[in-house]
Amino acid sequence: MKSGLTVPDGFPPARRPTIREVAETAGVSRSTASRALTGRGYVAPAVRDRVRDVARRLGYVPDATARHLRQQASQSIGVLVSDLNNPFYAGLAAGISQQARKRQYTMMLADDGGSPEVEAEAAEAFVALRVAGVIVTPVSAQISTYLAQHRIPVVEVDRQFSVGACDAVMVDNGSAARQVTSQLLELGHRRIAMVIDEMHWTTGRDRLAGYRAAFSAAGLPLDDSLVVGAGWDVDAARIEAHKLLSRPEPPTAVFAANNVLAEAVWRAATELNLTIPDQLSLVSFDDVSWMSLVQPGVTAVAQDPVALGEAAISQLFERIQSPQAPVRTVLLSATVTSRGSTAPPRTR
Amino acid sequence: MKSGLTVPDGFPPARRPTIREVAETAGVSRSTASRALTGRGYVAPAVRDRVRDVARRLGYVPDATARHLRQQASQSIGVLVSDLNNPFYAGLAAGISQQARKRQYTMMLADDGGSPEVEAEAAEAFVALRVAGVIVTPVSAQISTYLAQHRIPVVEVDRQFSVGACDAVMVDNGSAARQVTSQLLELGHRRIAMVIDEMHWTTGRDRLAGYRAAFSAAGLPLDDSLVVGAGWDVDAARIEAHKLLSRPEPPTAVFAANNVLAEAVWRAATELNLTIPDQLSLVSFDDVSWMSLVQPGVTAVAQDPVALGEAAISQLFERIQSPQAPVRTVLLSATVTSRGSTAPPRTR
DNA sequence: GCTCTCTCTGGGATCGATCCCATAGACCGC
DNA sequence: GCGGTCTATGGGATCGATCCCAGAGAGAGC
Repeated sequence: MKSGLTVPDGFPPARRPTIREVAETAGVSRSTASRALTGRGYVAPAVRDRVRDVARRLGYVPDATARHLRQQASQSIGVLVSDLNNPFYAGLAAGISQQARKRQYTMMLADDGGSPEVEAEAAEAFVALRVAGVIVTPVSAQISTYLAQHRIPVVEVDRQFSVGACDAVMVDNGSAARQVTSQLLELGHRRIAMVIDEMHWTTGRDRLAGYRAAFSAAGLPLDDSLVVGAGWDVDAARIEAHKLLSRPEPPTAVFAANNVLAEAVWRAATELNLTIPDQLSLVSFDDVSWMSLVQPGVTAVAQDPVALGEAAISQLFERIQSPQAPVRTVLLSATVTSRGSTAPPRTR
Repeated sequence: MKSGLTVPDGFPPARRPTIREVAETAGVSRSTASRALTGRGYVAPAVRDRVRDVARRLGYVPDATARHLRQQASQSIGVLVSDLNNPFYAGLAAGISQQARKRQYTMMLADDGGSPEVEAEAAEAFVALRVAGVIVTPVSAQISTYLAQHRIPVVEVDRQFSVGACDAVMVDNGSAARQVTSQLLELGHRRIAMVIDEMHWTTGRDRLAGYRAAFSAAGLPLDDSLVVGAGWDVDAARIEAHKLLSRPEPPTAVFAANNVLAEAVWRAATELNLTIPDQLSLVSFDDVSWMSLVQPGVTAVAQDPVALGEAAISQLFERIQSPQAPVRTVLLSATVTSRGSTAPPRTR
């Protein structure tokens, strides 16, 4: 570890050295060699040093596979996200990866592209590999059930399918959505559109509920035609947004339910030569780097994906340690970062 | 696989079923069960179906660990990148992940944050796990040597440290850099700064060489003070860029050697209220999504990270199949995407 | 001197799947 | 009827590391 990468003195050996070879070279039994290397059980200090020295000289690296098989306990976790090209999921993976490394765990990462079939395949692979636990941004309820049935701890992140059945870590979608919507209402907007990918998962459902709650708290009516389902694809969403903004009675503000949709709305507004915020106010759920690069900056609900990933993995390790503890849902709060994309409405 | 996730009928069993239990339940020996499930060797069709049926009913998932140990051949690859939060590396990982899945391989992913120590740790973990191969964006020459010594196939992506010693997949940094620099020269720019992270790795070295080559091809002198090493951190780079653009004799154009540096320059220009492209032209190596979102768009060398990842993994599998084949360096070409950030220089 | 404890080591079983090899039975040809 | 081929199955060894357990030797206490 600390000594960096040590390699055998001579030429690379034809076969990888095993603990048996280390033991024979050091003149001890495999058992003693194992004790010397792992530090578990009695070994005379001199013997221990000799064995470790031989191991280093031979470039011995213990076979994690064999160890895992014997100990029936793996040192790796499975992580399944929807789209690595989306900075949100990439940040999640980054946070998880870093914490996993600190705990000496390795991370098996898969990207299901939002497909339940791929999700199922990945779940089966995780079971086959006997991972210690799984962190997933689920696209179906099946995966957590399946993994639970195989006694593999699961944490659902970002959205929750198995409420009450497994741990989850999410941001407080409802109150954050309500908060940004209220800000738009306070600025005087009444025709506020919500562009959303789906409305049945906790993310979509809660964000939508927050948006609705803001209206009813203000005692204002809500025009349901302003809630636009735009799917997951940027281009398709851009076309939907284009249609929305070209309506005879267009919205004066748009609340995009995630960063991809915000990008789509931004592009549509550019195509239509709408100036933001004069002709259109825009807010986004999920703050990603381009939002502070464009002019004006985009007001956004900042969820910290790295922190989310870190929370998920610490929840996972708690679950691994105490499998019987009550199921827990962790809610992280999200803060609104106000930038130039929001202003009082003007008649076009 | 195709049937989705099947779970045992009754309650989840106390222990995970092994092939021995499948065999006993089906009334055959482990050998026969193994043959029935893997499809290798003789099995009577009726027996095969019965065994498979039992396996499905019990929710049997073979232990990849045990199989790997016995077969001495793993079905997973290691991937090591520098920074998952950087869309370039995230795209790389996405491309690799997808292709790995298609070939029924799993991906162990680690993020070394640019640190050689973490890189070394990850390499050791990959050796311990006996992965079938490794794809790495190296930060030192050690890792490929080390893995090679342990007879693990390696492909270096994006940059190359072990020239001639292991396979590599890169974009043609030199000619792409030369091409964009020439475009700036043709527009009339003479004071073109290059903002770069480092100059010793193939990426930095070749991009710098391309920039230099464009000047000498045009027979124009180059002011070395315009080559600015700005490191890896966005904020530090932003400060460097700020200094550069505030010089008494500032550049009329900046060539940023990667997307992070382009972001830094963009932010610095915004801070200084420089209008792009009127007061400053900007080009970037590596095209990421924000560059087409800002106004004006940023002219950039588009390298396709997903394609790069795919090329890397197909090279890796070729290497796994024929370990003795001559070492190969694959160069992908990169294309310049011209946007509004480049224009002829004007005196400020 | 004898028992008891403590340190230290090695033998052998074990984890789960695979695979080589032996063998049994069926069937064929001569 | 006998050797030979082909189908089909089970037994046992194997991969590499760990760990339980037996036991040797040393030292202490009486």
